[in-house]
Amino acid sequence: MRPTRQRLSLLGMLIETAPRHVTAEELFQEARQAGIPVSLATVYNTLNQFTQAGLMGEVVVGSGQSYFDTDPSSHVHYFDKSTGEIYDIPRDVVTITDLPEPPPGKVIDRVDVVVRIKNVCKADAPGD
Amino acid sequence: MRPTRQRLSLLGMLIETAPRHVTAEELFQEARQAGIPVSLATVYNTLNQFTQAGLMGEVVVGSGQSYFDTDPSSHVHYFDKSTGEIYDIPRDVVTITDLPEPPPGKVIDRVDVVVRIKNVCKADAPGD
DNA sequence: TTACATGCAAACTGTTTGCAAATAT
DNA sequence: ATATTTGCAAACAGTTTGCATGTAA
Repeated sequence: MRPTRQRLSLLGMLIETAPRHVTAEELFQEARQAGIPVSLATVYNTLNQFTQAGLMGEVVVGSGQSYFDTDPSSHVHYFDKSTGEIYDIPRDVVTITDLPEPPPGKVIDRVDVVVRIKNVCKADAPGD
Repeated sequence: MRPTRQRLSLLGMLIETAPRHVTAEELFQEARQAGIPVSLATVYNTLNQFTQAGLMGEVVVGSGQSYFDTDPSSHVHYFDKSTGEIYDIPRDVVTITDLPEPPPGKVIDRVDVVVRIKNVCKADAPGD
């Protein structure tokens, strides 16, 4: 992986703003505003490469867009669908115990935990 | 919500095969094969309506496609990315404790837990 | 100089939507 | 009769890809 202009710039932006959760589109917009010439495709490529290299994590909150996390370590997230925002939940506040054995031939890769939050007092329809 | 031919048929198929996790595309194919005249759009609409009505759950495992669960109650899933399969993990095997308070004005909607599994012995690259 | 990275636009996937025809009450 | 539902195709969002151009080693 070569230290190209774009990759270095994006990495710099991410480090400066860490810890955070960012979408490709968001990072793309910020880069453009910062005068960094980069294409959306390259932002996608770069984020994927960083993630694959273990520099970032991926937070899955729904079908739709992907969120990338500057903190690749295992931790739990709040996700507010109404705002699209993701927050970290301090480590070791949440405890998960007694995970069962995975099926034969399989190992646990990682455990994703997302705490979905919503505004209080909404008429709480099941699908809300 | 009217008990139309399509909705009744799809509900029947889901009940017969429950418990299971199904994508819209899968259910659509099965319905066609079973001779039920239904369109993909209607399958999507119907699954969304059932979910919204609390009859089904939605399992989020990645940006991409949505899985619908005939069991709407809160439980934990295994997800095997290599096969795209989702399994239930028996209730009360996994225990989550000490969830923190949500931000002011927010309440916890639900907690999604996905245990990602993969094949053993793969050269374990971080992004694997 | 040579392999890799970038940018653009087009392809692609899964999902939703607009509207006319069909259907349930 | 009338409001809802269906089906189709087109729209749509987010993401990936093919290929010519540019760039790092």
